Amino acid sequence: MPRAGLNHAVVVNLAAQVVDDGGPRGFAELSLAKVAAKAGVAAPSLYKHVGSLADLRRDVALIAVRELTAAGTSATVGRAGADALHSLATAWRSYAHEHPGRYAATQIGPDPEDPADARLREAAAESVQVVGAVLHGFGLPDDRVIDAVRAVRAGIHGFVTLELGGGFRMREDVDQSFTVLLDMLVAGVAALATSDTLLDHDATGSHR
Amino acid sequence: MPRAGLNHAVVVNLAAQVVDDGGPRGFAELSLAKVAAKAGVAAPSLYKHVGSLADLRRDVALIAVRELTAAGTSATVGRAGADALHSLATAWRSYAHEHPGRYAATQIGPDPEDPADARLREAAAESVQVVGAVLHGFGLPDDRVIDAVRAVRAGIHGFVTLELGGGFRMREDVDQSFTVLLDMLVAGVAALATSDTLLDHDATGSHR
DNA sequence: CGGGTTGGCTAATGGGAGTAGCTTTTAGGC
DNA sequence: GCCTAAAAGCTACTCCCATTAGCCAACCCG
Repeated sequence: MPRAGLNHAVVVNLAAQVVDDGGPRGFAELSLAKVAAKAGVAAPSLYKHVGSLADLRRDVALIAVRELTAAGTSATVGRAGADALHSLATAWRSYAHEHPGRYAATQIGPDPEDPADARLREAAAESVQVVGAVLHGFGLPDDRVIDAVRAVRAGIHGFVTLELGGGFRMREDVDQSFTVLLDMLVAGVAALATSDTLLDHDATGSHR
Repeated sequence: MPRAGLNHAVVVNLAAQVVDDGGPRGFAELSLAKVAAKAGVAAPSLYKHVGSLADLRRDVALIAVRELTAAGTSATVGRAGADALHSLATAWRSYAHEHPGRYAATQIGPDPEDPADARLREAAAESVQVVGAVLHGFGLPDDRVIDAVRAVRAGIHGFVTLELGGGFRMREDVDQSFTVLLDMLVAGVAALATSDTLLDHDATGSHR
Protein backbone atom coordinates (compact mmCIF):
# COMPACT_ATOMS: atom_id res chain seq x y z
CA MET A 1 0.00 0.00 0.00
CA PRO A 2 2.30 2.74 -1.22
CA ARG A 3 1.45 6.39 -0.80
CA ALA A 4 0.41 8.58 -3.67
CA GLY A 5 2.19 11.64 -2.29
CA LEU A 6 -0.78 13.97 -2.49
CA ASN A 7 -1.24 17.29 -0.76
CA HIS A 8 -3.62 20.17 -1.11
CA ALA A 9 -1.80 21.84 -3.98
CA VAL A 10 -1.38 18.62 -5.94
CA VAL A 11 -5.05 17.76 -5.59
CA VAL A 12 -6.14 21.21 -6.72
CA ASN A 13 -3.84 20.99 -9.70
CA LEU A 14 -5.19 17.60 -10.65
CA ALA A 15 -8.68 19.04 -10.37
CA ALA A 16 -7.68 21.87 -12.66
CA GLN A 17 -6.44 19.29 -15.17
CA VAL A 18 -9.72 17.42 -14.95
CA VAL A 19 -11.51 20.70 -15.58
CA ASP A 20 -9.34 21.40 -18.61
CA ASP A 21 -9.86 17.91 -19.98
CA GLY A 22 -13.60 18.42 -19.85
CA GLY A 23 -13.72 21.36 -22.27
CA PRO A 24 -16.15 24.22 -21.61
CA ARG A 25 -18.33 21.95 -19.48
CA GLY A 26 -15.35 20.67 -17.54
CA PHE A 27 -15.92 22.85 -14.53
CA ALA A 28 -19.60 22.01 -14.23
CA GLU A 29 -18.78 18.33 -14.48
CA LEU A 30 -15.90 18.35 -12.01
CA SER A 31 -16.30 15.55 -9.48
CA LEU A 32 -14.23 14.10 -6.69
CA ALA A 33 -14.53 10.73 -8.37
CA LYS A 34 -12.74 12.01 -11.47
CA VAL A 35 -10.00 13.67 -9.46
CA ALA A 36 -9.52 10.53 -7.41
CA ALA A 37 -9.26 8.47 -10.59
CA LYS A 38 -6.63 10.82 -11.98
CA ALA A 39 -4.74 10.71 -8.70
CA GLY A 40 -4.90 6.91 -8.64
CA VAL A 41 -6.56 6.96 -5.26
CA ALA A 42 -9.93 6.06 -3.72
CA ALA A 43 -12.36 8.96 -3.59
CA PRO A 44 -12.62 9.26 0.21
CA SER A 45 -8.84 9.65 0.43
CA LEU A 46 -9.19 13.11 -1.08
CA TYR A 47 -10.87 14.33 2.09
CA LYS A 48 -7.46 14.25 3.75
CA HIS A 49 -6.51 17.19 1.53
CA VAL A 50 -9.77 18.90 0.67
CA GLY A 51 -12.78 19.84 2.76
CA SER A 52 -15.47 19.15 0.20
CA LEU A 53 -16.24 19.29 -3.49
CA ALA A 54 -17.39 22.88 -3.00
CA ASP A 55 -14.02 23.78 -1.48
CA LEU A 56 -12.19 22.15 -4.33
CA ARG A 57 -14.27 24.03 -6.87
CA ARG A 58 -13.52 27.27 -5.10
CA ASP A 59 -9.81 26.48 -5.07
CA VAL A 60 -9.83 25.74 -8.79
CA ALA A 61 -11.71 28.99 -9.40
CA LEU A 62 -9.09 30.80 -7.37
CA ILE A 63 -6.16 29.59 -9.42
CA ALA A 64 -8.08 30.27 -12.62
CA VAL A 65 -8.81 33.86 -11.60
CA ARG A 66 -5.19 34.38 -10.62
CA GLU A 67 -3.95 32.97 -13.89
CA LEU A 68 -6.31 35.24 -15.77
CA THR A 69 -5.07 38.24 -13.82
CA ALA A 70 -1.48 37.27 -14.47
CA ALA A 71 -2.15 36.89 -18.18
CA GLY A 72 -3.74 40.32 -18.24
CA THR A 73 -1.00 42.09 -16.35
CA SER A 74 1.82 40.58 -18.34
CA ALA A 75 0.01 41.47 -21.56
CA THR A 76 -0.24 45.13 -20.60
CA VAL A 77 3.13 46.00 -19.12
CA GLY A 78 4.66 48.79 -21.11
CA ARG A 79 1.47 49.48 -23.03
CA ALA A 80 -1.15 52.17 -22.73
CA GLY A 81 -4.46 53.27 -24.19
CA ALA A 82 -6.05 51.38 -27.03
CA ASP A 83 -2.96 49.26 -27.41
CA ALA A 84 -3.14 48.09 -23.81
CA LEU A 85 -6.84 47.40 -24.01
CA HIS A 86 -6.48 45.32 -27.16
CA SER A 87 -3.64 43.41 -25.62
CA LEU A 88 -5.50 42.76 -22.38
CA ALA A 89 -8.62 41.60 -24.16
CA THR A 90 -6.69 39.35 -26.49
CA ALA A 91 -4.81 37.82 -23.58
CA TRP A 92 -8.04 37.05 -21.78
CA ARG A 93 -9.64 35.55 -24.82
CA SER A 94 -6.57 33.44 -25.48
CA TYR A 95 -6.65 32.17 -21.92
CA ALA A 96 -10.28 31.22 -22.37
CA HIS A 97 -9.45 29.38 -25.57
CA GLU A 98 -6.57 27.50 -24.03
CA HIS A 99 -8.37 26.70 -20.78
CA PRO A 100 -12.11 26.82 -21.45
CA GLY A 101 -12.91 24.85 -18.33
CA ARG A 102 -10.86 27.10 -16.11
CA TYR A 103 -12.31 30.19 -17.72
CA ALA A 104 -15.76 28.89 -16.82
CA ALA A 105 -14.49 28.52 -13.26
CA THR A 106 -13.78 32.26 -13.13
CA GLN A 107 -17.48 32.94 -13.61
CA ILE A 108 -18.23 31.75 -10.07
CA GLY A 109 -19.78 34.61 -8.15
CA PRO A 110 -18.11 34.63 -4.74
CA ASP A 111 -20.57 34.98 -1.89
CA PRO A 112 -20.06 38.51 -0.51
CA GLU A 113 -20.78 37.23 3.01
CA ASP A 114 -19.05 33.87 3.16
CA PRO A 115 -15.59 34.19 4.73
CA ALA A 116 -14.54 31.05 2.86
CA ASP A 117 -14.90 33.08 -0.35
CA ALA A 118 -12.70 35.91 0.91
CA ARG A 119 -9.61 35.00 -1.09
CA LEU A 120 -11.66 34.47 -4.21
CA ARG A 121 -13.33 37.86 -3.76
CA GLU A 122 -9.93 39.43 -3.36
CA ALA A 123 -8.55 37.70 -6.45
CA ALA A 124 -11.58 38.76 -8.48
CA ALA A 125 -11.14 42.35 -7.34
CA GLU A 126 -7.52 42.23 -8.46
CA SER A 127 -8.47 41.06 -11.91
CA VAL A 128 -10.93 43.94 -12.21
CA GLN A 129 -8.14 46.21 -11.09
CA VAL A 130 -6.20 45.32 -14.23
CA VAL A 131 -9.00 46.74 -16.35
CA GLY A 132 -9.10 49.78 -14.12
CA ALA A 133 -5.40 50.35 -14.58
CA VAL A 134 -5.63 50.08 -18.35
CA LEU A 135 -8.55 52.48 -18.51
CA HIS A 136 -6.74 54.92 -16.28
CA GLY A 137 -4.66 55.84 -19.29
CA PHE A 138 -7.74 57.18 -21.05
CA GLY A 139 -8.10 60.08 -18.64
CA LEU A 140 -11.67 59.39 -17.64
CA PRO A 141 -13.38 61.58 -15.06
CA ASP A 142 -13.54 59.77 -11.72
CA ASP A 143 -17.28 59.21 -11.78
CA ARG A 144 -17.12 57.53 -15.18
CA VAL A 145 -14.36 55.06 -14.52
CA ILE A 146 -16.69 52.50 -13.02
CA ASP A 147 -19.05 52.62 -16.00
CA ALA A 148 -16.19 52.20 -18.42
CA VAL A 149 -14.70 49.29 -16.51
CA ARG A 150 -18.06 47.55 -16.42
CA ALA A 151 -18.67 48.08 -20.11
CA VAL A 152 -15.28 46.69 -21.05
CA ARG A 153 -15.61 43.70 -18.75
CA ALA A 154 -19.12 43.02 -20.03
CA GLY A 155 -18.06 43.19 -23.66
CA ILE A 156 -15.05 40.94 -23.35
CA HIS A 157 -16.66 38.49 -20.99
CA GLY A 158 -19.85 38.31 -22.98
CA PHE A 159 -18.01 37.76 -26.23
CA VAL A 160 -15.84 34.99 -24.84
CA THR A 161 -18.76 33.33 -23.09
CA LEU A 162 -20.88 33.30 -26.21
CA GLU A 163 -17.96 32.10 -28.28
CA LEU A 164 -17.09 29.22 -25.95
CA GLY A 165 -20.74 28.26 -25.65
CA GLY A 166 -20.98 27.86 -29.39
CA GLY A 167 -23.18 30.94 -29.70
CA PHE A 168 -21.50 32.08 -32.90
CA ARG A 169 -21.91 30.29 -36.16
CA MET A 170 -19.39 30.84 -38.97
CA ARG A 171 -16.25 30.35 -36.96
CA GLU A 172 -13.99 31.99 -39.54
CA ASP A 173 -15.01 35.55 -38.83
CA VAL A 174 -14.90 35.49 -35.06
CA ASP A 175 -11.49 37.13 -34.75
CA GLN A 176 -12.61 40.06 -36.84
CA SER A 177 -15.78 40.43 -34.82
CA PHE A 178 -13.73 40.55 -31.66
CA THR A 179 -11.55 43.28 -33.10
CA VAL A 180 -14.62 45.27 -34.06
CA LEU A 181 -16.02 44.90 -30.54
CA LEU A 182 -12.76 46.11 -29.06
CA ASP A 183 -12.70 49.10 -31.37
CA MET A 184 -16.22 49.95 -30.28
CA LEU A 185 -15.18 49.76 -26.67
CA VAL A 186 -12.07 51.84 -27.22
CA ALA A 187 -14.05 54.47 -29.09
CA GLY A 188 -16.73 54.39 -26.43
CA VAL A 189 -14.30 54.84 -23.59
CA ALA A 190 -12.53 57.64 -25.43
CA ALA A 191 -15.87 59.36 -26.02
CA LEU A 192 -16.73 58.93 -22.36
CA ALA A 193 -13.49 60.67 -21.45
CA THR A 194 -14.32 63.70 -23.56
CA SER A 195 -18.04 63.85 -22.60
CA ASP A 196 -19.33 63.35 -26.11
CA THR A 197 -22.97 64.27 -26.58
CA LEU A 198 -24.04 60.75 -27.33
CA LEU A 199 -22.64 59.53 -24.08
CA ASP A 200 -23.68 62.42 -21.91
CA HIS A 201 -25.73 61.00 -19.09
CA ASP A 202 -25.63 62.50 -15.64
CA ALA A 203 -25.74 60.43 -12.49
CA THR A 204 -29.19 61.58 -11.45
CA GLY A 205 -30.79 58.58 -13.01
CA SER A 206 -32.65 59.65 -16.11
CA HIS A 207 -33.33 56.02 -17.04
CA ARG A 208 -35.64 53.45 -15.39
CA MET B 1 -54.74 6.99 -5.22
CA PRO B 2 -55.91 10.06 -7.14
CA ARG B 3 -54.13 11.29 -10.23
CA ALA B 4 -52.07 14.43 -10.28
CA GLY B 5 -53.13 15.36 -13.79
CA LEU B 6 -49.64 15.91 -15.16
CA ASN B 7 -48.54 16.08 -18.75
CA HIS B 8 -45.44 17.18 -20.57
CA ALA B 9 -46.26 20.88 -20.54
CA VAL B 10 -47.25 20.93 -16.90
CA VAL B 11 -44.06 19.19 -15.86
CA VAL B 12 -41.90 21.56 -17.86
CA ASN B 13 -43.70 24.52 -16.34
CA LEU B 14 -43.21 23.17 -12.85
CA ALA B 15 -39.55 22.72 -13.67
CA ALA B 16 -39.38 26.32 -14.82
CA GLN B 17 -40.89 27.37 -11.50
CA VAL B 18 -38.33 25.31 -9.62
CA VAL B 19 -35.63 27.02 -11.66
CA ASP B 20 -37.03 30.43 -10.82
CA ASP B 21 -37.29 29.61 -7.14
CA GLY B 22 -33.60 28.75 -7.08
CA GLY B 23 -32.35 32.20 -8.11
CA PRO B 24 -29.36 32.46 -10.45
CA ARG B 25 -28.23 28.97 -9.48
CA GLY B 26 -31.69 27.54 -9.96
CA PHE B 27 -31.00 26.06 -13.35
CA ALA B 28 -27.78 24.38 -12.32
CA GLU B 29 -29.52 22.90 -9.30
CA LEU B 30 -32.62 21.70 -11.12
CA SER B 31 -33.39 18.10 -10.21
CA LEU B 32 -36.17 15.67 -10.91
CA ALA B 33 -36.58 15.22 -7.18
CA LYS B 34 -37.46 18.90 -6.74
CA VAL B 35 -39.90 18.88 -9.62
CA ALA B 36 -41.54 15.74 -8.30
CA ALA B 37 -41.89 17.33 -4.87
CA LYS B 38 -43.51 20.41 -6.37
CA ALA B 39 -45.85 18.21 -8.41
CA GLY B 40 -46.74 16.16 -5.34
CA VAL B 41 -45.65 12.98 -7.05
CA ALA B 42 -42.93 10.36 -6.68
CA ALA B 43 -39.83 11.06 -8.75
CA PRO B 44 -40.09 8.05 -11.11
CA SER B 45 -43.60 9.13 -12.10
CA LEU B 46 -42.10 12.01 -14.02
CA TYR B 47 -40.66 9.59 -16.55
CA LYS B 48 -44.17 9.14 -17.89
CA HIS B 49 -43.90 12.73 -19.18
CA VAL B 50 -40.21 13.37 -19.63
CA GLY B 51 -37.39 11.36 -21.11
CA SER B 52 -34.65 12.31 -18.70
CA LEU B 53 -33.32 15.17 -16.62
CA ALA B 54 -31.31 16.29 -19.64
CA ASP B 55 -34.47 16.45 -21.74
CA LEU B 56 -36.24 18.44 -19.08
CA ARG B 57 -33.38 20.89 -18.87
CA ARG B 58 -33.45 21.33 -22.62
CA ASP B 59 -37.20 21.92 -22.54
CA VAL B 60 -36.84 24.54 -19.84
CA ALA B 61 -34.08 26.19 -21.84
CA LEU B 62 -36.37 26.19 -24.84
CA ILE B 63 -39.21 28.02 -23.13
CA ALA B 64 -36.73 30.46 -21.59
CA VAL B 65 -35.22 31.29 -24.97
CA ARG B 66 -38.66 31.72 -26.47
CA GLU B 67 -39.78 33.98 -23.65
CA LEU B 68 -36.64 36.04 -24.10
CA THR B 69 -37.31 36.34 -27.81
CA ALA B 70 -40.91 37.33 -27.17
CA ALA B 71 -39.85 39.96 -24.65
CA GLY B 72 -37.41 41.36 -27.19
CA THR B 73 -39.83 41.48 -30.08
CA SER B 74 -42.66 43.06 -28.12
CA ALA B 75 -40.23 45.65 -26.75
CA THR B 76 -39.15 46.71 -30.23
CA VAL B 77 -42.35 46.84 -32.26
CA GLY B 78 -42.79 50.33 -33.64
CA ARG B 79 -39.30 51.40 -32.64
CA ALA B 80 -36.12 51.86 -34.62
CA GLY B 81 -32.48 52.75 -34.25
CA ALA B 82 -31.06 53.66 -30.89
CA ASP B 83 -34.51 53.68 -29.37
CA ALA B 84 -35.17 50.10 -30.44
CA LEU B 85 -31.77 48.92 -29.24
CA HIS B 86 -32.22 50.49 -25.82
CA SER B 87 -35.66 48.99 -25.53
CA LEU B 88 -34.52 45.54 -26.57
CA ALA B 89 -31.59 45.57 -24.19
CA THR B 90 -33.69 46.78 -21.31
CA ALA B 91 -36.31 44.13 -21.97
CA TRP B 92 -33.70 41.41 -21.95
CA ARG B 93 -32.12 42.70 -18.79
CA SER B 94 -35.50 42.94 -17.10
CA TYR B 95 -36.28 39.37 -18.07
CA ALA B 96 -32.99 38.28 -16.53
CA HIS B 97 -33.81 40.15 -13.33
CA GLU B 98 -37.29 38.69 -13.07
CA HIS B 99 -36.24 35.15 -14.02
CA PRO B 100 -32.54 34.76 -13.22
CA GLY B 101 -32.76 30.98 -13.26
CA ARG B 102 -34.43 30.91 -16.65
CA TYR B 103 -31.99 33.42 -18.03
CA ALA B 104 -29.18 31.09 -16.98
CA ALA B 105 -31.00 28.36 -18.89
CA THR B 106 -30.69 30.37 -22.09
CA GLN B 107 -26.91 30.13 -21.83
CA ILE B 108 -27.01 26.44 -22.75
CA GLY B 109 -25.04 25.93 -25.92
CA PRO B 110 -27.12 23.60 -28.09
CA ASP B 111 -25.10 20.81 -29.62
CA PRO B 112 -24.83 21.65 -33.35
CA GLU B 113 -24.97 17.92 -34.17
CA ASP B 114 -27.56 16.52 -31.78
CA PRO B 115 -30.99 16.34 -33.46
CA ALA B 116 -32.59 16.54 -30.01
CA ASP B 117 -31.24 20.09 -29.80
CA ALA B 118 -32.72 21.13 -33.13
CA ARG B 119 -35.64 23.10 -31.73
CA LEU B 120 -33.38 24.82 -29.23
CA ARG B 121 -30.94 25.75 -31.99
CA GLU B 122 -33.81 27.16 -33.98
CA ALA B 123 -35.16 29.14 -31.04
CA ALA B 124 -31.70 30.52 -30.31
CA ALA B 125 -31.33 31.58 -33.93
CA GLU B 126 -34.66 33.40 -33.73
CA SER B 127 -33.59 35.35 -30.68
CA VAL B 128 -30.43 36.42 -32.50
CA GLN B 129 -32.64 37.44 -35.39
CA VAL B 130 -34.28 40.03 -33.16
CA VAL B 131 -30.95 41.75 -32.71
CA GLY B 132 -30.37 41.51 -36.42
CA ALA B 133 -33.69 43.14 -37.17
CA VAL B 134 -33.01 46.01 -34.77
CA LEU B 135 -29.56 46.62 -36.22
CA HIS B 136 -30.96 46.54 -39.73
CA GLY B 137 -32.30 50.02 -39.05
CA PHE B 138 -28.77 51.33 -38.71
CA GLY B 139 -28.00 50.81 -42.37
CA LEU B 140 -24.92 48.69 -41.87
CA PRO B 141 -23.07 47.29 -44.87
CA ASP B 142 -23.84 43.60 -45.24
CA ASP B 143 -20.41 42.40 -44.24
CA ARG B 144 -20.54 44.32 -40.99
CA VAL B 145 -23.92 43.22 -39.73
CA ILE B 146 -22.58 40.06 -38.18
CA ASP B 147 -19.87 41.93 -36.29
CA ALA B 148 -22.38 44.41 -34.96
CA VAL B 149 -24.83 41.73 -33.87
CA ARG B 150 -22.09 39.89 -32.05
CA ALA B 151 -20.85 43.00 -30.32
CA VAL B 152 -24.32 43.92 -29.13
CA ARG B 153 -25.10 40.43 -27.95
CA ALA B 154 -21.77 40.19 -26.18
CA GLY B 155 -22.22 43.51 -24.42
CA ILE B 156 -25.72 42.87 -23.18
CA HIS B 157 -25.17 39.25 -22.31
CA GLY B 158 -21.88 39.95 -20.58
CA PHE B 159 -23.33 42.78 -18.55
CA VAL B 160 -26.33 40.79 -17.41
CA THR B 161 -24.23 37.74 -16.63
CA LEU B 162 -21.77 39.70 -14.54
CA GLU B 163 -24.58 41.52 -12.80
CA LEU B 164 -26.50 38.36 -11.91
CA GLY B 165 -23.32 36.66 -10.80
CA GLY B 166 -22.66 39.42 -8.31
CA GLY B 167 -19.72 40.70 -10.32
CA PHE B 168 -20.55 44.35 -9.69
CA ARG B 169 -20.14 45.98 -6.33
CA MET B 170 -22.03 49.20 -5.55
CA ARG B 171 -25.43 48.12 -6.74
CA GLU B 172 -26.81 51.68 -6.92
CA ASP B 173 -24.99 52.68 -10.07
CA VAL B 174 -25.64 49.61 -12.16
CA ASP B 175 -28.52 51.10 -14.12
CA GLN B 176 -26.41 54.03 -15.19
CA SER B 177 -23.55 51.74 -16.18
CA PHE B 178 -25.92 49.76 -18.35
CA THR B 179 -27.08 52.92 -20.07
CA VAL B 180 -23.49 53.93 -20.71
CA LEU B 181 -22.76 50.52 -22.20
CA LEU B 182 -25.76 50.80 -24.49
CA ASP B 183 -24.70 54.24 -25.61
CA MET B 184 -21.28 52.89 -26.42
CA LEU B 185 -22.82 50.10 -28.45
CA VAL B 186 -25.16 52.46 -30.27
CA ALA B 187 -22.33 54.83 -31.07
CA GLY B 188 -20.15 51.92 -32.12
CA VAL B 189 -22.77 50.48 -34.44
CA ALA B 190 -23.45 53.90 -35.93
CA ALA B 191 -19.75 54.42 -36.53
CA LEU B 192 -19.54 50.98 -38.12
CA ALA B 193 -22.31 52.00 -40.51
CA THR B 194 -20.42 55.08 -41.67
CA SER B 195 -16.98 53.41 -41.77
CA ASP B 196 -15.40 55.70 -39.22
CA THR B 197 -11.66 55.66 -39.18
CA LEU B 198 -11.48 54.17 -35.73
CA LEU B 199 -13.55 51.22 -36.78
CA ASP B 200 -12.11 50.69 -40.21
CA HIS B 201 -10.84 47.14 -40.35
CA ASP B 202 -11.00 45.12 -43.49
CA ALA B 203 -11.75 41.41 -43.53
CA THR B 204 -8.22 40.39 -44.49
CA GLY B 205 -7.29 39.89 -40.88
CA SER B 206 -4.89 42.56 -39.74
CA HIS B 207 -5.11 41.23 -36.20
CA ARG B 208 -3.85 37.90 -34.78
C1' DC C 1 -69.94 -2.89 -17.94
C1' DG C 2 -65.39 -4.32 -19.73
C1' DG C 3 -60.90 -3.84 -21.46
C1' DG C 4 -57.07 -1.32 -23.03
C1' DT C 5 -54.32 2.59 -22.31
C1' DT C 6 -52.37 5.70 -19.31
C1' DG C 7 -50.47 7.61 -15.06
C1' DG C 8 -49.14 6.72 -10.90
C1' DC C 9 -46.76 3.65 -7.42
C1' DT C 10 -43.00 0.73 -4.96
C1' DA C 11 -38.78 -1.65 -5.28
C1' DA C 12 -34.30 -1.93 -6.88
C1' DT C 13 -29.74 -0.53 -9.28
C1' DG C 14 -25.89 2.43 -9.84
C1' DG C 15 -23.14 6.34 -8.99
C1' DG C 16 -21.39 10.21 -6.43
C1' DA C 17 -20.71 12.90 -1.94
C1' DG C 18 -19.48 12.54 2.45
C1' DT C 19 -18.48 10.03 7.29
C1' DA C 20 -16.41 6.58 10.47
C1' DG C 21 -13.05 3.92 11.81
C1' DC C 22 -9.10 0.87 10.69
C1' DT C 23 -4.25 0.25 9.02
C1' DT C 24 0.03 1.37 7.26
C1' DT C 25 3.51 4.43 6.17
C1' DT C 26 6.63 7.84 7.50
C1' DA C 27 9.00 11.53 10.15
C1' DG C 28 11.15 12.55 14.42
C1' DG C 29 12.86 11.98 18.82
C1' DC C 30 15.35 8.99 21.65
C1' DG D 1 18.33 1.63 14.84
C1' DC D 2 13.65 1.59 17.52
C1' DC D 3 9.15 3.59 18.94
C1' DT D 4 5.64 6.43 18.66
C1' DA D 5 2.36 9.52 16.80
C1' DA D 6 0.60 11.99 13.11
C1' DA D 7 -0.54 11.69 8.35
C1' DA D 8 -2.37 9.34 4.34
C1' DG D 9 -4.59 5.74 2.57
C1' DC D 10 -8.31 2.16 2.58
C1' DT D 11 -12.93 -0.31 3.17
C1' DA D 12 -17.54 -0.13 4.63
C1' DC D 13 -21.42 2.55 5.14
C1' DT D 14 -25.15 6.22 4.62
C1' DC D 15 -27.69 9.39 1.96
C1' DC D 16 -29.34 11.50 -2.13
C1' DC D 17 -30.40 11.43 -6.84
C1' DA D 18 -31.31 9.49 -11.67
C1' DT D 19 -33.08 5.85 -13.85
C1' DT D 20 -35.33 1.10 -14.84
C1' DA D 21 -38.69 -2.56 -14.08
C1' DG D 22 -42.82 -4.16 -13.08
C1' DC D 23 -47.32 -3.64 -10.59
C1' DC D 24 -51.95 -1.58 -10.01
C1' DA D 25 -55.54 1.74 -10.23
C1' DA D 26 -58.06 5.22 -12.83
C1' DC D 27 -59.95 6.79 -16.97
C1' DC D 28 -61.85 6.44 -21.66
C1' DC D 29 -64.24 4.27 -25.29
C1' DG D 30 -67.16 1.00 -26.92
